[in-house]
Amino acid sequence: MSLRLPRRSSTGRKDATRHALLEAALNVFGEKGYHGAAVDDIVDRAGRSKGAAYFHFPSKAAIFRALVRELANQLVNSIQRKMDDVDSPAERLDAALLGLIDVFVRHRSLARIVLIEVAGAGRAFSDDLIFVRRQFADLIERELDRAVEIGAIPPCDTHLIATAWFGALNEVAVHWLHDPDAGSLHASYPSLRQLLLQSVGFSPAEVDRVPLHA
Amino acid sequence: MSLRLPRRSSTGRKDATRHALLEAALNVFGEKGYHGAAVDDIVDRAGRSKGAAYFHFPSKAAIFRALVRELANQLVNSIQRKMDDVDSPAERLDAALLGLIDVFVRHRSLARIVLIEVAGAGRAFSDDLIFVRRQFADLIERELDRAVEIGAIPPCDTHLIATAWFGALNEVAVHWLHDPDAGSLHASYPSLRQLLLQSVGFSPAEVDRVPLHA
DNA sequence: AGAAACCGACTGACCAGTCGGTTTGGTGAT
DNA sequence: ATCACCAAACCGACTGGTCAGTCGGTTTCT
Repeated sequence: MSLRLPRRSSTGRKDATRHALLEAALNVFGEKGYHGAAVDDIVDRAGRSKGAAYFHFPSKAAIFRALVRELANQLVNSIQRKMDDVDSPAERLDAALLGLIDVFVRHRSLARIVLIEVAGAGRAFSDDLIFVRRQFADLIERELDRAVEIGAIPPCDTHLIATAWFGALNEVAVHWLHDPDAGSLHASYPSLRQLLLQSVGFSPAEVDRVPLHA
Repeated sequence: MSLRLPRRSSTGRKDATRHALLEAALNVFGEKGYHGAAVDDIVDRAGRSKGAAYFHFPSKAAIFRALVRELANQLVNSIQRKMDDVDSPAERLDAALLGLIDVFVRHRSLARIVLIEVAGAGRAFSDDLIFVRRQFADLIERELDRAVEIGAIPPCDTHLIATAWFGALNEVAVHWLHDPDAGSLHASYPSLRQLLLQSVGFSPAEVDRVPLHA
């Protein structure tokens, strides 16, 4: 149902509890937001006790932080794997974009947390906010650099562009999160893809190629 | 110092207090975030009393909402005015972009509230979130539609693109808000401009034109 | 036995919102 | 010009509810 949060050893009671807590946190934070969620909510949903929560994590903030970091790593790895299945820069960027959209659609709570809650939880979390966003942006930046290197696109400020790309996807996703009926995320993909690829000067031939996965 | 929040009549004691409260709210919410700010903080900063605050607004949420709406309207009007000074679509979009960047740089609290806090304040505010973002996106969308109409750019999904554009700017601004020393917002503008204009297929001649205001 | 893991009632701090009381400014009667 | 009066505007101590974090005690594993 939800992304596999890492379960360190397969049998330990300790890890099972930690995992249950994080999974509950994912849902509760996703539904009620960081401030709207009480530690008791998470604990109840996990079928554990407050004592257990504070045995594993020093604070509510630490639960949130751990969750965000693990979600981000998990997500980035999964996207990276999808990118490595193909070779041309345009296809790899495609894979990243589609992969992100896929995961968001399937795991709405995750999307809410990664895209909205981290930003809104407060300044105390701004390092985490930047950490997450950079993870994604770096993924894109590396690909753009590669595309520049092999001459698929002209040289440009790939760092800024990667940031802007993520922002564009983020904004579209935020609107979709607010009103899922307004239009599926997947439906926006072709326009978004065209917009982004064109923005860095991919050749029209590459841009026009119909994506395989749609 | 701060944007002029509307002061309805020039002399009324009532309006002066309302204005003082909103101005204080702008700073306090901008610094501590919605949840981190106590009504007492706002009241203290405004040099007023809690009674006055609850005489003017029914709740803390209402203060926030009123502030967000007024900031958004103020901002959109100011941008619109700047756009109307020029004529060609590319220039008008330029003016919008630069205007937004200008205001954000000058009024960091405003930027934090409009770009981050509204999103993070919780689901209760998601209507306000969408309201604000749509205001900006509509501004851009109208211009894009105009550009399509006169044949400056090919037909495209202007609604989606406007959303994506705002997201791109938003993301760059969020990083800048987190670490202002990392690079000024104005410095990012040329790359961003090029990226966005190119993304919708403006002719290279239009894209390459060096902006007047830089 | 001893330690690691877990339980859940309790506490203390915080804070949105209330309310009885006070000040201020306007209006009109004298 | 003075005063009486009223309502709008304002004050700030207080209340009630919420919730993060604690801690003495229990269970489970080795």
